[in-house]
Amino acid sequence: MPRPGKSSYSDQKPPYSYISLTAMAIQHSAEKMLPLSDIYKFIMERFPYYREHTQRWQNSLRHNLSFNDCFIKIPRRPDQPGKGSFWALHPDCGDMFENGSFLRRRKRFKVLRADHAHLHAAHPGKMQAAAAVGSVGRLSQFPPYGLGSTSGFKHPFAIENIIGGDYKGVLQAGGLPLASVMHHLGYPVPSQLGNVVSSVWPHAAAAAAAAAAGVPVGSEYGAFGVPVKALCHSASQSLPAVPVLIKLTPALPPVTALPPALTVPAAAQQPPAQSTVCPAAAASPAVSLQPTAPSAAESKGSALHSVLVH
DNA sequence: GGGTGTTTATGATCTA
DNA sequence: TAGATCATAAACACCC
Repeated sequence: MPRPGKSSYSDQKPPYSYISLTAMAIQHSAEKMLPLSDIYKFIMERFPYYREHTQRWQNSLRHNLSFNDCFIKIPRRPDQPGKGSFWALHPDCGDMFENGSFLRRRKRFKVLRADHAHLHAAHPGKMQAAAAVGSVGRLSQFPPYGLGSTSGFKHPFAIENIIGGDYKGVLQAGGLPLASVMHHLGYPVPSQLGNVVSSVWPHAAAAAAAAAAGVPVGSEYGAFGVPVKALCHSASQSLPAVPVLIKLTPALPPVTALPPALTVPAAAQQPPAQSTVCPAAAASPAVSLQPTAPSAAESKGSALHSVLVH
C-alpha cells in the first residue's frame, strides 16, 4: 500500500535486507559476480528508494559484503583494470533464505575455518582460487538438479520470482567448469570429479564440455533469460577472474503475483535468447589468478567447509 | 581524492 | 527473554 504522500509503493523502502539486495544483483548478473559499482547500479535501477541517501546505504552494503561469509571477493585479473574486486555468492549460501524468500534469512551463513589455516599454509597463493572452487570438496552434498530444494514452494519474494529468473542459468554462468577451473589453477583434479559433475549436473557437464571445446552453448543455459550476448563484458568490465558456483534450486513455474514495488527488468522477462555466445566467454572456462597472499577477509570464502549456523 | 574494503560499535527488530 | 539478524554510523587503510 502506498503511503500517503508517496507517489507509489516503489518510493518506499523495499522489504529486503542489504544481503538480499546484493544477492539479487549478483544472481541476476550473467557471470554471477559483480563489482561493487554494478551492485549499486542494480539496486538503484530497480529500487527508487535507493536513489537517495546513497552514502548511507552504500556504506551499509559494503559492510555487509565484508562482514557476511555468504559473499566472497574475487580479485580482478591483471588485465582487468578498474577499482575493486568482483563479488560473488558463496557456493553454499543458497540455503540461507527460508523457502527462497529474500525477506529475511532463516539462518546465518557461516564459513568454518578449521581447515583454512592449514590449507593457507600449504598453498598460500591458491587460497583465493580455492574460493572459486571451494565447493569441490562438497560436491557430493549438492543435490541433483531439480531435487535440491526441500520443497517445491517458492515464496513470492524469492529471488527467482523477484527478478524473473531461471536458475538453470546458474549452471552455465556459475558452476560449470569446476574441474577445468581446478585444473587451470594447478589443483589436481580427481578423475571422479568429472564424473560427479556429470552425474550431478548433466546439463552443466554438457555445457562445460561444449564451452571447453569452443562450441556455442545452447540457449537453454542463458542466465535469467539474459541474452548470452551479455556474457561479453563492456569495455569497463572484462571477464571476471573465476566463475563461482551457485547452489541450485529448481526452476519454478511463473508466479503472477509479485510485489508491486518490484519491476522485473525487461531483459529478465524475455525468454532465453538464442545463443550468441561471446567467444571470449565461451572459450574461457577458467582463467588464471594471481598468486597473491589473501587477507583474512579475502579468504573468508576459501575454506573448504561451510555451514549454516542456526 | 574518491572508491573500495574492513572492522567495530550500537540500537532496533525478529524469532525461538 | 535471550540470541540472532539487520541497519546504520564511523574510522581507518588501501589502491587506482
